[in-house]
Amino acid sequence: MAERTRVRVAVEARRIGYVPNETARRLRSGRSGAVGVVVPAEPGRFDPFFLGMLAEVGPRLGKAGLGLVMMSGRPGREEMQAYRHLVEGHRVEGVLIARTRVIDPRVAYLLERGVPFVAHGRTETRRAYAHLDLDGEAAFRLATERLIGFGHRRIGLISAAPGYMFARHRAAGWRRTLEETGLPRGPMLAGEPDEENGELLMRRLLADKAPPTAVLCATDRMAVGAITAVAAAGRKAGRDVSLIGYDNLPIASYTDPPLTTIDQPLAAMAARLVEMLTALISGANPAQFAEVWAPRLVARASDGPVAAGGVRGQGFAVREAPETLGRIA
Amino acid sequence: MAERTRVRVAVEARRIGYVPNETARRLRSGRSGAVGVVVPAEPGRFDPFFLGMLAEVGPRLGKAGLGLVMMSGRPGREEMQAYRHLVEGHRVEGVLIARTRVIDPRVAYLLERGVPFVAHGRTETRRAYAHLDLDGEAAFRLATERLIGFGHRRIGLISAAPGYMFARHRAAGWRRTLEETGLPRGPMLAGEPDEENGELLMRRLLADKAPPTAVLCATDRMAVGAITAVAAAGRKAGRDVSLIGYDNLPIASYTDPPLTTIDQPLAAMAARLVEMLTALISGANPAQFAEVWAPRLVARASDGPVAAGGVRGQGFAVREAPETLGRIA
DNA sequence: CTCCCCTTCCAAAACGTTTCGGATTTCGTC
DNA sequence: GACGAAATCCGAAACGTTTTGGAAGGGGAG
Repeated sequence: MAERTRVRVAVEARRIGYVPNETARRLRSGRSGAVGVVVPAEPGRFDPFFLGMLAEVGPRLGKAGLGLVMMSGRPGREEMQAYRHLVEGHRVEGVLIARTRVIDPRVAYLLERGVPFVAHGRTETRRAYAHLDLDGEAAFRLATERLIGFGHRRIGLISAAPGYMFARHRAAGWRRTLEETGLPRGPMLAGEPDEENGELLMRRLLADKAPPTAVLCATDRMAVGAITAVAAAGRKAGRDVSLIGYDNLPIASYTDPPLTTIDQPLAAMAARLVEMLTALISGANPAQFAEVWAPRLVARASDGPVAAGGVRGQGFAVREAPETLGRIA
Repeated sequence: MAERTRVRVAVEARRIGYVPNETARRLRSGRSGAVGVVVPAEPGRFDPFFLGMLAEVGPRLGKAGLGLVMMSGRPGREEMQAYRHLVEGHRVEGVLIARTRVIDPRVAYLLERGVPFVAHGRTETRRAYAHLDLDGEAAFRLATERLIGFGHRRIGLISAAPGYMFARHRAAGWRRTLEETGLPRGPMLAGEPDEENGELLMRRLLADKAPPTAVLCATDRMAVGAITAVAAAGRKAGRDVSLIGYDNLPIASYTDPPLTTIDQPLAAMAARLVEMLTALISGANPAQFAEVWAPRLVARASDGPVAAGGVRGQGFAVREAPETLGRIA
């Protein structure tokens, strides 16, 4: 087109205040200009990690000219309905999923429909799917090694529900490091990853005859609850019991003591997820996007050397939780 | 239409897997089927309260058949551009705003364009606009009276930036209650409402020759920081210094000590905001939606009677912060 | 049996873009 | 000055709904 005409049109457009109608251009071009996400919970029970991710992803999508359509639904039928609503109604061009599960029906569905999607976290499937994850196993290896280095010999785990892939990876890091070091596997309990369960499960671990001197928590939220439980028992986290979390939520700097944890570089991950998703929407092959990032441990004050007069070197019975562990391992 | 035909069509539609194209129906009906929100911050600096609100609102909009388009932009030019993008591109049928400011250009703009919108929080304008707010003044009256009842006579305030309407209301509740009780106005400092500033400002209050025995914090995030500052000073919140927050974030139950705070009934507020917004989109008059809800104080353990051997009854100089106070009052 | 009214159904227009093909203009060359 | 090719422009079709007006069909009353 001639530059002169282009300018002439642009000027006139601006004069009469013309703004293209997004809906019409979407109809014609066949693109909805939006990306969907289904929050896997009913309203009220929201997860700060998930939300933080959304808060990072949303604006970045905006810059790429894509909206973010948010729905919610409890895992299961409700959740799948939401996805069907989004993709079969052509409401979205791509989908973002997080908190992946070992067997994830969302991945199966999206793969089958051929919808571009990107997962934060991994899942078990033979087919290629775009994903980005922090290496949870390496992370909890790091954490376990650190605790062993502090002299801990009885290291427990507060894990998330075993259906979550992240719970499995993190538990594996803990378990394998103990095995390879020849240390007995400490006690392990699991539950939905929130503060309440963190407190509850820590309470149960502390009630044991020979409680662990250190405990890994699958998420910072659980660690926050665990700190509360330790305080309620009249002890002090970091001094009497070592605690390490995972996520590095903003709150982790403000617990008492500040929480040693695994950093999730939310901003960088969100940026990369958006990059992947836009590429997929433009037709890229999902198989080329499979990233597992190396973890970084943020040392604060919730862990440290075994307390003097502690259980170091003393014999003790290992408390197992085989019913849960079986499903995880 | 004949029932028989209706069924026949429905059956065939289902057989061939027909799903209406949302975009086409939007073009024809002239409605975008979405509501917009602009997060007033760059990515990375997100506010758990704002996000919690979004998490509650999003799914509820979904149930009303409306999507939620999220953008971001720092308050000022960037933010206004985002709003213009949303409304002038017909991307949204309504807008949600939160964290209202005393003079709020968003309200002015939306009012002028005649876009349906609902505000969480109030602002200063002559024109009617739909809003829903918790009564921050009443809330901090409640909190201040409670502290006075505990015997505190020197009550400080850690406030948010005075441009925020909520900061103004909360400060007014504190100030007026003290005035009406005949107590001197305690020290006050203000900053962006996050943990970091809570800690910083509390540190400054504690460094005073005669520090306050109780401090109101404009938000729970600030209170979390304040608790940390108190602990860092070798004292204990609830025993040596009383602290009260505002928001009742999930974390408030898990601080040490658990935080006494003002509850924001997020779920109920979100539900009502969505009701209002859908009504406005259907043509309702904004003037009829002006709600200020009565606050509820949640008593936990971060406040209590003045410590024995404390400052009760002793004379002291009042530490003012007139440069900030002036702008708030 | 015919006429009329009411129900039911169908076809066409419209929403505001993008895309595509043909028409027109421009320019260079002979 | 005329021709051809290329550049530029313009008009029409299409995206998949909703809406609307009129056609077709059915039933009741005269």
